[in-house]
Amino acid sequence: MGDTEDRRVLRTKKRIRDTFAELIEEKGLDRVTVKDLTEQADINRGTFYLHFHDKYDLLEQSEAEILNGIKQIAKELDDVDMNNWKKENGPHPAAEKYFTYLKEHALFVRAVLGPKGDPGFQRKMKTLIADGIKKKFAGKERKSQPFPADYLIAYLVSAHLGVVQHWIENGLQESPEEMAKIISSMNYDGPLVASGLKKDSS
Amino acid sequence: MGDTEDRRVLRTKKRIRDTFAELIEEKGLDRVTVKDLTEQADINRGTFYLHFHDKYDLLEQSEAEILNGIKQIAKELDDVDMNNWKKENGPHPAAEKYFTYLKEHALFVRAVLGPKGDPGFQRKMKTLIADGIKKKFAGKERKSQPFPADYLIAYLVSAHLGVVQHWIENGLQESPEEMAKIISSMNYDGPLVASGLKKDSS
DNA sequence: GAGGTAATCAACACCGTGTTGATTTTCTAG
DNA sequence: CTAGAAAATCAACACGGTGTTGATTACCTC
Repeated sequence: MGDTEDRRVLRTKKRIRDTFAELIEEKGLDRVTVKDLTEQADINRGTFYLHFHDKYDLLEQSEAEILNGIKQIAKELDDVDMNNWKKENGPHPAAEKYFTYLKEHALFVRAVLGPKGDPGFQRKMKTLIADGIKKKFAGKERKSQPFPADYLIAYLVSAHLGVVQHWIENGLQESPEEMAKIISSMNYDGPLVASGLKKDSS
Repeated sequence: MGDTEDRRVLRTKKRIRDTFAELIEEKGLDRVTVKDLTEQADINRGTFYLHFHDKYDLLEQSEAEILNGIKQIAKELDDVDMNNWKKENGPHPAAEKYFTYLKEHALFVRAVLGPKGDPGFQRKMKTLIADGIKKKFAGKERKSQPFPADYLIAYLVSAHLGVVQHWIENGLQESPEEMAKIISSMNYDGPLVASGLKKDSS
């Protein structure tokens, strides 16, 4: 009596989603047709419409699944952060989990985050990342305000996502822990210092 | 004897391009049809095909025009940089010109850089920005190498583009000079210090 | 004002879409 | 293992956007 327990729908949905990611990377999201998709997946075209209203419905559902996964991890991170974690122990508590999750879903993430993907997904990811960053800064005060706070957020969020994109597009070298360190060090010390290009506060 | 001197083609091409930007923002790039476009622009559909092969051809041409404009400015920047400019005079030599140029073409740039735009254009912009940054770092040596240099580039480039996106999407408050200062200070001192959230090297 | 070229208009075959009804295959529950 | 249910297949449909064509009209350059 589970939501979708039938093996058949599980199989076909998975086939559709996997093929979808492949095709997005191959010919670009907007050049992917339902006909393409179902032929490649070796599925009757009518079957597609049994599960999705159209291509964009499929996209939405696939994206939502990933984003919910990330939200879940972010929630765990919050809980741990507030209680028993006080900086400079390891790199981050659930941050490693976050990168591991991305790694697991690299096929789809890579496709929609790539140059032929969906810019709307980038936007959604940024919103998620921004939420996390804002929580970190909640309470902290700015000594001086040379520019609107939005720009700090935009800067950090974009930099974060850009580094993740680079990581995914280059075959996921670097372990999840390394990734967490790379990003947080650049954020904290500044990119030039963290990368060894500039001495600390020169 | 100029390339396309006829007023008629200039007018129609402009109409097409302007309407294109509007429609991208309104319904998203991939939901824009040639039929939509020509109806909205009050142009015969056949006329469209007199100038462009298809929607993607129009997109390519429009993007290339913008990118070439930026390349032009980047070239000027190089020339000035190498000769009579030695840091901490003003914010940047041709940087202001760069932001002014973006402002002039804000309609199209905003559309293709937005959540319903073309992720391929983002990629192209990043490549351009990366070139500029790499030139700045040419010759400089890294004291330590905690991670591959690609990540520094990815970080800076993405942060840069993200801030530009935020600027454009929020109605171009902040003058071009301010923008140049905001970005370079975050890059140089690190985002936290530059925004007043962290003391210099604490 | 004459010649040339761009824009319009109507019509065309083509292809992907989304939906339908009938049929076959496959799974789950008992 | 079987019976009933549900999913997948298949064929067919009208619809809408595509890209192209040939003929006609409007407009610009020289």
